[in-house]
Amino acid sequence: MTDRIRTLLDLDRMVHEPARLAILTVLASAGSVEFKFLEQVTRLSKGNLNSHATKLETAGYLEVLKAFRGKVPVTSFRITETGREALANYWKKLMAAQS
Amino acid sequence: MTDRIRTLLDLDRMVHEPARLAILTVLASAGSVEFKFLEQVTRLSKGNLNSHATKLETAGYLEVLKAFRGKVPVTSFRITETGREALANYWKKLMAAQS
DNA sequence: AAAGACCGGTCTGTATTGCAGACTACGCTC
DNA sequence: GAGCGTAGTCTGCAATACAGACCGGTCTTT
Repeated sequence: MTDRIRTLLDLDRMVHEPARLAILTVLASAGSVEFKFLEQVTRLSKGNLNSHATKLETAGYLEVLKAFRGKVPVTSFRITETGREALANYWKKLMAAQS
Repeated sequence: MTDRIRTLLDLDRMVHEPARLAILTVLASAGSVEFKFLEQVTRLSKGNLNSHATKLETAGYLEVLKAFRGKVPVTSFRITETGREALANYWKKLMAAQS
C-alpha cells in the first residue's frame, strides 16, 4: 500500500504535466510531427507550446528538427529514446499505483 | 487520435496533482483515515497535507471528521461519493488516452 | 510547576511554472 | 508596401506546491 502511494508521489513531473504528456503521446505514436500540427491538435498557444517543447528538449525527451519547405521554415519534433523510456516508465508507474 | 490528446489536456487537475492523487487513492481503499496516518504514509509536511486536504474538501472530494480521543483532537478524512467518482473518472480518462 | 513532546491547524514566504498575448524576424503573396 | 504565415522570444500575471515558523491545546516527564 505505502509503496503504491510513494510511487504516485514520485512521478516524473516533466511527463506528468498534461500539456507535455499530450506532446509526448503524439510523438510516441506519430514519429515525427510538425509544430503547426501539434499546435492544432493540442490547441496550446504558440508561446506555451514552444515553452513546453523547449523543456522537453532540455530534458532530452525530444529532438527539434529545423528544415525548410521551399523557403518556409518548418519545425518538427521527434521523440528520443530517452523520452520514449521516460514515457513508458511513467505509464508503468501509474499502472502499478492504480487501485 | 486527436480525441485521446484532448482527453489528456482535459484531466481534472484537482485529482492530477500527485499529492492529492495519493491522498484520494489511500482514502478510496481505506475508507476512513486519520491525519497522522496520512502524514506518515505520504511524507507530506503537515502544512502541505493540510493544504491539499482542504482543497479536496472544498472540491467536495472528501469529508473532514473532527473528533476527540479523550481530549486529544483527532482528524479523519473520508472520501465522498463525488470524490470516488472523480477518481474513477480520472483513471478512466487516463486509460482511454494511453498509447 | 515547568519543560518538552505530541495533536492538528494557520499563516507566511519562496520558488516554480503554466499560460496568454505582444512583439520580432523572415519570406511570400497580392 | 500591406498583410499573411512560418516559428520563436519575452514579459507579465496568476496560481500553487512546499517548507517551516508559529499557535492553542493536551499529555508526559522531570
